[in-house]
Formats: sequence, structure tokens, C-alpha cells
Amino acid sequence: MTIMSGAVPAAAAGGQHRRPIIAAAIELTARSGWPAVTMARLAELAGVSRQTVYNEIGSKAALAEAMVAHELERFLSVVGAAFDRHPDDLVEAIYDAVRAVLELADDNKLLRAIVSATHGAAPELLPLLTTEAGALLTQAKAVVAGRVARYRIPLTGDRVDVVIDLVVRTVLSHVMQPSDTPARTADALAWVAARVLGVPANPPLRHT
Amino acid sequence: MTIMSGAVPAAAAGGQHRRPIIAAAIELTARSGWPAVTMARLAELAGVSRQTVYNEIGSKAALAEAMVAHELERFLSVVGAAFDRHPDDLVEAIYDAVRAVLELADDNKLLRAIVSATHGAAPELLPLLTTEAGALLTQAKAVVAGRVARYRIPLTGDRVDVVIDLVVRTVLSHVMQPSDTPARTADALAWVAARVLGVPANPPLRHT
DNA sequence: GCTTGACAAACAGGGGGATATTGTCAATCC
DNA sequence: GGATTGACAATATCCCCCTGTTTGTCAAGC
Repeated sequence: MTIMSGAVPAAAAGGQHRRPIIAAAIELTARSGWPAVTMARLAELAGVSRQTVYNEIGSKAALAEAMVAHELERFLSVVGAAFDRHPDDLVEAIYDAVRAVLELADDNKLLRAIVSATHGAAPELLPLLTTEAGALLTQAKAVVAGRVARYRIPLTGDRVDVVIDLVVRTVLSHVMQPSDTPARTADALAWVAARVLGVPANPPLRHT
Repeated sequence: MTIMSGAVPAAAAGGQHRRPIIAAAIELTARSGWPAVTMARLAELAGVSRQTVYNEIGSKAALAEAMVAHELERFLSVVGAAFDRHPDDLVEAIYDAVRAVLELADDNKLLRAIVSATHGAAPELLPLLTTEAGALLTQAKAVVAGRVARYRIPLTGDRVDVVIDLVVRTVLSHVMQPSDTPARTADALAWVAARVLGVPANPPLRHT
């Protein structure tokens, strides 16, 4: 072991090649579809050897999970940014976060490649967003809970967790099956959050 | 055309064989898996000719949709029963309905056969519950909206629709990915509904 | 209104051989 | 040490051919 190097906060540390490899895999999946992603092509695109891909990732199933985790990180980072923008108005933060997530989902090539692959062309990726989304939900809820904890809320922790579960699941549902514009969906969710969190008056609508 | 016969309220009227055929298909799918469902076997099990199956259903893709619609009807009927039980307490009705739906989902053979088919063994049924759940959501929301309209709620129709969308999506999410017992999830959702719908005081918790 | 039998077209399955891919090693290079 | 390279067995994938099944549609018959 060396001198502990940079001390990354959390998430599987992994070598310095890990992230570029995953990014290349996402790019490749979005462009040519998941079946076209072979470890050899991936290594070539990432500019590393095939062995390095195995050292950093492990297996193709692990690659699928890593891709989803990587993409989830992007979504959670825009969530974090939204919360940063409203350090003392949780409802505004929620509106911003939800809207940002749904807009990001709209023009997310990987997501569209996975979901709209005519008929289940990604029988290894889709489950991670649908029938096996448990891990995803858990991670998302944990991050959001950490953010929400910084606000003063007149509710017990249990009740706050209920609201978080509700919002996260609903947002994921809208990511997969939007039924309105991101702005309007965010508005709806923020309104619900306001009422549930006990915000004094009805906040003004942002979008008709 | 005959004399209009029984005048079924809504839903594709269909011949008198339609429902038994769909029920047989569900039974067969739950028992042997979707791939084992052939029109011939289905006809035999339903006690009709293969031609009748085609006359009533149309195609195998239509059969998949009909099965999901049929199962959705069962879920919506327990929802209706729950609402009937609480004609003047919407929050209690929601609690009952959500709990009943989640409990029904728990021991629903078809659902478990579709979702837990190790790895996407039903590439024609699963999408109807996940990536193409739009129709399902629409139908469920319509039925719930019809029920909710019978209560006096201090909210505009738009806001009520928001709450319905939220609850329906969250329940579907929990049907696919439960994170707690039906009772506790129902309790959580009912509590949220109570706060959003502007119910005066905090109703007592039903389950710890 | 339902059944029966017949039908073309498309589809799933099996066998077999070539090819590609996965995942793991040890040797090598910088 | 970290990365690359080449080699390797096991497995998956693809293509072709063939066969049996299934789909979806007819018209005849009861």
C-alpha cells in the first residue's frame, strides 16, 4: 500500500481507470446497445487493456450494475446541487431536485437506450431499474435522507422517511413513465411535500 | 345484434367465453409459465375450441394485455370494496385499499410468476407492468378518481389528481418492490394522504 | 354461436460447426 | 506496482439446415 493517496470519501474507491471505463461502457451502450458492449471493444474505447477492465470491473454483470450506479450518481449529484441551491427552503429544494432529475432523464441516452429498446433488448440492464430496483431505491433514499436531515422539519424521523420513500419512488416512476412535463410533475410533488411537511401556507404555483 | 342483452357497464363487453378464457390463461401462466401458454392448450383448458379463443381474444399479444387488464380488475375491485367500507372517511378508505392491494399482490400467483421469473422469462408480460405501464396507470387512476370524487375534499380537482397519481404510482412501485409490510406501507400512505387532503388532526397510527 | 379441419407463414427447437466472448493465468514491460 | 500482452479453457453466440409447433385466418358444417 502507498500513502493512502487521495482518500476518496465514499463509494467503491476502485482504480483510477474505473470511472473512465464505466463512462465508455455507457457511451457504447447508448450508441450501439448493450449486446454490442464486449469487454474487448470496451477496453479499446477506454484506451486500456482488456485485463485492466477485468481488474477494475470484474465481470459483465458487475459492469451493468456499475453503469447503473454511475448513472445514478449523476442523478444524485443534480439532486445535491438542487439542495445546495436552497439551503433553507426544503420545498423549493424538492421542486428543483425533482425537476432536474426528470429533465436529466429526458435526454439521458443510456436511459432511453435501456427503456425504449423496442422489446427488452437489454435483459440485464432493465431489471436493475424495475424488478431489481431495490438497491437503487435504497441508495437514492439514503442520499436524499442525508440531505433532508439538514432542514428543520416538524416531523419524526419515521415520518420523514415515509415522505422520502414516497417521493423517490414516484420520481423513479415518472422517470420510467412520464405523464407530464418535468416542471409540472415537480410542481405537483413539491406541493405535496409542502403539505405533508407542514409548511405554513400554500406556496404559489410555479407553473400553470 | 340481439336485444342488447345484459348491458354491462363498461369494459370491452366481449362474448361470454372471454372471461373464462382469460382466467384459464392466468391459471396456466401461473402454473407453467407464459411460454407454455399456447392457444391450443389454452382452448383445451378453457373447454372451448381454438377458434373461439381467437374470436374472443384476437392474438397472443392481446391475450397478454387482457390478462393484465383482468388482473388489474381484481385489484381495482378490492379497491372498490375498501372504499365501500368507508363511505365517509377517505383516509380510512385509502388505508384499506392500499393494504388490500398490497396483500393481494403478495399472494398473487400471476404477479409472482411474472416478476420473479428468474431472468425475464416473460418478455411480453413484464413490460406491461414496467416500461409500458402507462395504460395500467391510466385505468387505475381513472377508477380511483371516480371513487374519490364521492368524498368532500377541500382541494381543486387538479390537486386531487396529483394525489391520486402519487398514490397509484407509489402503490404500483410497492407491488413490484415492497420495502415493508402491506399494513405499514398502507399506514404510511394513508398518513400522507391525510396531511395532503387537509384532514384536521393527526389520525392515530394503526400499526407501529 | 361454436366446432372442426385445413392451411400458409412465421416461429421455436435441435444438431453441428465455426467464431466470438468471457474470465483467469502467468509472463513481461515501464 | 500497475499495466500490458499473449495464451488458455469454458462458454456463449451465430449461422445453417431441418423439423415440429404455433400462430392466425378460412370456409364448411352442426
